[in-house]
Amino acid sequence: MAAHRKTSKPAGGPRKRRAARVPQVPVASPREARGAARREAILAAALDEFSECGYEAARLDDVAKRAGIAKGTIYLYFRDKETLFQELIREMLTPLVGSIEAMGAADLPLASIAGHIADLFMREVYETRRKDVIRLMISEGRRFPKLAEFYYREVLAHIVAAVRALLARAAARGEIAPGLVAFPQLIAAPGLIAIIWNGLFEKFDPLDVRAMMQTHVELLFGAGRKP
Amino acid sequence: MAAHRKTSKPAGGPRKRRAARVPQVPVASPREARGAARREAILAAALDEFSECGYEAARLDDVAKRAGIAKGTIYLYFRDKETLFQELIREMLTPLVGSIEAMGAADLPLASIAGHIADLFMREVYETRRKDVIRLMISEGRRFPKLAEFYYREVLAHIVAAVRALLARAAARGEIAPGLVAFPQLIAAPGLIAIIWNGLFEKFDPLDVRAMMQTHVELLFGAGRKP
Amino acid sequence: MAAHRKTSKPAGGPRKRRAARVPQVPVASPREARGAARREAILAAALDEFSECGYEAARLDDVAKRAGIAKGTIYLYFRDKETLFQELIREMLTPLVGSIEAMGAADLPLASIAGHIADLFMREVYETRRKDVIRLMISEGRRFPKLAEFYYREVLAHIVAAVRALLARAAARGEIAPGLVAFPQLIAAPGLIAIIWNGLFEKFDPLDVRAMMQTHVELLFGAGRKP
Amino acid sequence: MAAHRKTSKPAGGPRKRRAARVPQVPVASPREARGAARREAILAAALDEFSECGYEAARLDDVAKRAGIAKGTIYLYFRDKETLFQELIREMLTPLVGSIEAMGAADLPLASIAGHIADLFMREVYETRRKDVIRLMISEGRRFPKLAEFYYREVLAHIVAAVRALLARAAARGEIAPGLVAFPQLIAAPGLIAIIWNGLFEKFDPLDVRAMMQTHVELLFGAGRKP
DNA sequence: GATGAATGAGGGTTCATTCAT
DNA sequence: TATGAATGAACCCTCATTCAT
Repeated sequence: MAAHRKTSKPAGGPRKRRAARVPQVPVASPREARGAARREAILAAALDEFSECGYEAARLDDVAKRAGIAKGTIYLYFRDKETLFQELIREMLTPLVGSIEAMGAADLPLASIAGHIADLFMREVYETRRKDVIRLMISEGRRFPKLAEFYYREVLAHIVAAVRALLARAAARGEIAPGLVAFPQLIAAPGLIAIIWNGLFEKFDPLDVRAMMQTHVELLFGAGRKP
Repeated sequence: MAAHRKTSKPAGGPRKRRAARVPQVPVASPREARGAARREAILAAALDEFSECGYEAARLDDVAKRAGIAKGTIYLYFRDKETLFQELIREMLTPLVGSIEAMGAADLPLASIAGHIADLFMREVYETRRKDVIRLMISEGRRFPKLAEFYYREVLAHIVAAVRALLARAAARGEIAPGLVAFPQLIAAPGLIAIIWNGLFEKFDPLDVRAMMQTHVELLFGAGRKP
Repeated sequence: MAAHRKTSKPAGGPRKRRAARVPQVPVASPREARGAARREAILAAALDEFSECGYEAARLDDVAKRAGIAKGTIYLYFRDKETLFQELIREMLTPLVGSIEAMGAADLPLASIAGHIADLFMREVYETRRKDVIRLMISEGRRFPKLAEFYYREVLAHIVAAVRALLARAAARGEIAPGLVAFPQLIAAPGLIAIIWNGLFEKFDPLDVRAMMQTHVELLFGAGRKP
Repeated sequence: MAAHRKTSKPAGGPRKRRAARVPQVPVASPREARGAARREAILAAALDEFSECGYEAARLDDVAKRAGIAKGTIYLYFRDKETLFQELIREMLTPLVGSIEAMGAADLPLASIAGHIADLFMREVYETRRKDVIRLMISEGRRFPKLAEFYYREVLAHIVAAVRALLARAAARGEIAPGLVAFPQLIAAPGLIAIIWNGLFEKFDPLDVRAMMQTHVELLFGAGRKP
């Protein structure tokens, strides 16, 4: 999202003053802001390029071209190609965890939030560049064990735990089959399949993801079946 | 001239006496058999290498080393790297279709064959190199549109049609939610997720695939619910 | 954006003061000059290598070594080996046309300019690297039909036309045999034979090219005969 | 010529008898005849291939295909690619010398044999595969100094001597300019130019070789000029 | 002798990375 | 800080040559 403004101009603000050494996060000096914008532009360009070509086939030359900078500039912001790739994935997946965990904490009937989860997936992932990041993770993850481990520990483990807590409570209430608690992956599977299917076969046989997610939710609660 | 018969058959003569150990079906000359074995060795080595490194990062030099042959030999059997890759995928996925279609034709209660389908997936895919081929298809398919199209038309379309027919009959009998008929992908999703998950995270958090498939099947029929 | 002007001109301002040492004609930036010099170095090295080995046997690695650069640098200036070869020939033969055409336009007794033509050949071709380029054209032309066509249309056709015009006027004046007009190749033949002969046999039996050209010219006018 | 029957069958003759060890040249054993035929077939195929592609780009695989034999068979008759090339040129150019020397010995008015010489060139060279051999010699000779030396000593030197003798006598008789004696190359130049020109530019601007040779001969004697 | 599968050195080309400007 | 020319290791593919059959 925010990571995707291609040439985000430094937003008018405090330009003249040398920004008396604000140390941490907010409101950086113009210099730092410029650098941050560059960095974002490179990440955005890298996402485009990696998504289109895959990690190995992606050329840093083209990343630079997409970002409107020179090839050497990339190395001012990232140690090397691999670092660029890994930081790209890390930064785009990390913020997702928060919303999931929040949802996991809610102690409501599952039926009342299942739709929200599906909706969250659609809005925050499927209709977003994050979809491409997940695709990259799936495609290239095996060759970056460090990245896979990071992704598991920092992202997936949290999501799994949150979903599992949710499922456990729902099972306790008799809302779902208790077996499901052991496999939160079954909750997420259709979302991933949607990303993969449309990534490969959308041209021949596009998948209506929203409808499929809807069916999936209904399935989880036995809706539509004969009592 | 005479020196140019490409597949010189052994000229009718003494066939039976030699045939003490006819190996397989189509009566191959020792030369042809050798060639076929080489081809298989290369394909096996290629699958190892491609699985480990991905298409782009795979080095034909290493494929040759794995197959115990010289680099140039690969080119006696495959035009180039891409052809090797594509034929590898084609040949390993094509034979799968038959068993699926057979299963789709059966007019039995879904409950009685769902377990078979899960079992078929485990035995014919997950516990097989085909799992790796599917992983490759998922990872690299986007960059081989021809291959993706082949895979869709020759493999997936058949499977989807078979499963959909099965589901339609089951829905007509009230065995499953009718909405499911529109999305056979939901049937297959857990299998793919299993391949992906264990491919990436088995070391940290291995997934018990068989158990998950069992849970998935139960879920489809609402088993354990409706208390 | 701004980082991408490919040929950023120095923005009109103070031009004269800096121009204390304008090097050549078109006001090259030092960077451009460096690039042009590299290009020339590569072309020179390529001519050496191609002349010595022929097109196929020439190794770009050796071209680079001769030019004192890395192999990859060649590809910054030429798309590939073939392009390097063709541009080499094109650029060395094109400027030749002008002087020939000028000569063709002169309306003087042939006897008075024949010597000039022979002299032009010696100074502008035979005692020059152009001799090697012509040798390359002769040796490799058949396998580069595009190049042969270029050479014919852009170089030879002009030369042939110019010489033919010259011969036609001379024949009209009765200075030469009229049959010669149809075959300007007869004028040029000894020059080419000189290049070929000394290219192959100079070590065993060197040919005195200047003397031969002299004899050739005399022959054309029947000097020394008619006793 | 003789070297060019593609699959010269052993000509009916003495097949049954084991050819009681005829030692030298004529009527070899069927085995030897077969071998000789193979050899010729290879040479013919090699001439085709080398002419079309040049020495380096020629592939022995294609030579074998043209000759209708297996690749390995070539190595039964020739040590390696270079030997094949050199023997090809040697064997096709050697027999030419005889006729030239015979002509050089004749003590006739040059005018009466000049036409013969031109004719000999047309029939024995230009309308023959020998034209291609000469073209190969011109194109590739520089990279085979041994071959160039052989060609010079065994072929050219003889021809040059013969022609020079002819010219010397003609000059003594006042038939030609005496300067010509020093440069027999001037006699041969148009023939070579014809080979080169039509090899490169026949498609755009074909040269009427016979007519040019005729003009050349006339030129040598001042025919057609005003006295 | 004849075959053609197998070899492996070699060369063209690409591209991540560096560094002088 | 930014540039992009330069580098050179790496990799795909070819093809002369060998050798078991």
